[in-house]
Amino acid sequence: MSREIRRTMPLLSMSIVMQLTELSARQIRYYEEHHLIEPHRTEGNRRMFSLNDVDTLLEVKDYLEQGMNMAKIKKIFAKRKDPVATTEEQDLSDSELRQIMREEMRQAQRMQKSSIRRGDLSRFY
Amino acid sequence: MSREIRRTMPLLSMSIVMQLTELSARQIRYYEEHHLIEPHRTEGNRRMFSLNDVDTLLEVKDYLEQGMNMAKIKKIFAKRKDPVATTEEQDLSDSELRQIMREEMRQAQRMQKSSIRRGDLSRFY
DNA sequence: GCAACCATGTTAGGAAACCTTACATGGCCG
DNA sequence: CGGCCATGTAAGGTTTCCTAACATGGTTGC
Repeated sequence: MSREIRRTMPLLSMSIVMQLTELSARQIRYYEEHHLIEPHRTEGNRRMFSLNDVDTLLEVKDYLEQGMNMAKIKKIFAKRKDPVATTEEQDLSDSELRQIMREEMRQAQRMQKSSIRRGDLSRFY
Repeated sequence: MSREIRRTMPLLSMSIVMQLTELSARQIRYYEEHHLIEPHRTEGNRRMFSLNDVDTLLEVKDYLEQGMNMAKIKKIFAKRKDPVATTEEQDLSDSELRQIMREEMRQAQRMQKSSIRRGDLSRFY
């Protein structure tokens, strides 16, 4: 039991995640459809997100803003999960890999400053 | 901007707080009525709680389980907020103060282990 | 240049979660 | 015993979220 709230705990409702990520509900559901996140469900079938889900969504948002498409983003996550098992279709080109590494550097930099995207939280105080 | 989610950020819905604290909605609203917490409201008038609110609720729950009544609990919080400004009615007896100090020791002990009450979170994994 | 697809917007209809208000109730204390 | 305190419960209404379906602007491939 860690001192902080577990990052995998499904605590957050749709509306809060929309605010935290500045994504639309449509976008969030679409990314779920593509299995980039898999939020829990309440008994009444409502999505409940964890802090990890929020992180993932912010990362997806970044990749898309950089011009990647869903297929590529999926490959990235697949590769991260299991760097060895690569089928031909899953494989990434050299330039793709370079792009990903560049993005992961930025991601890491961001994580040093905050678990949530910089500058986006003033509306909560 | 701290590394962790701000403890004052209103992130949590009623149902989640009910699970985290094992209090009923009625109880939570009653404690709010007595100004022990003051959750934010969405545009649609729904309560949104912070992690601090959850901590406070757990503390209130403890005090009540120890047999204190709301009046005494209110005094405790008032005193903590401003230890100097005490009117006669606000004042606490010696035995009350001893009871509070005992409870605050327990509280501190608990905080060392977890920000949420020990043993209550297995249902989230 | 057009067809097709991708990511997202929008709308509709329904269900779940939450709101306030009001009344009920069991336990405790003077 | 009477009354109050903390909580339960019910009713009726509103907000938030759900899925499903169709619409659309921007790219991409031919």
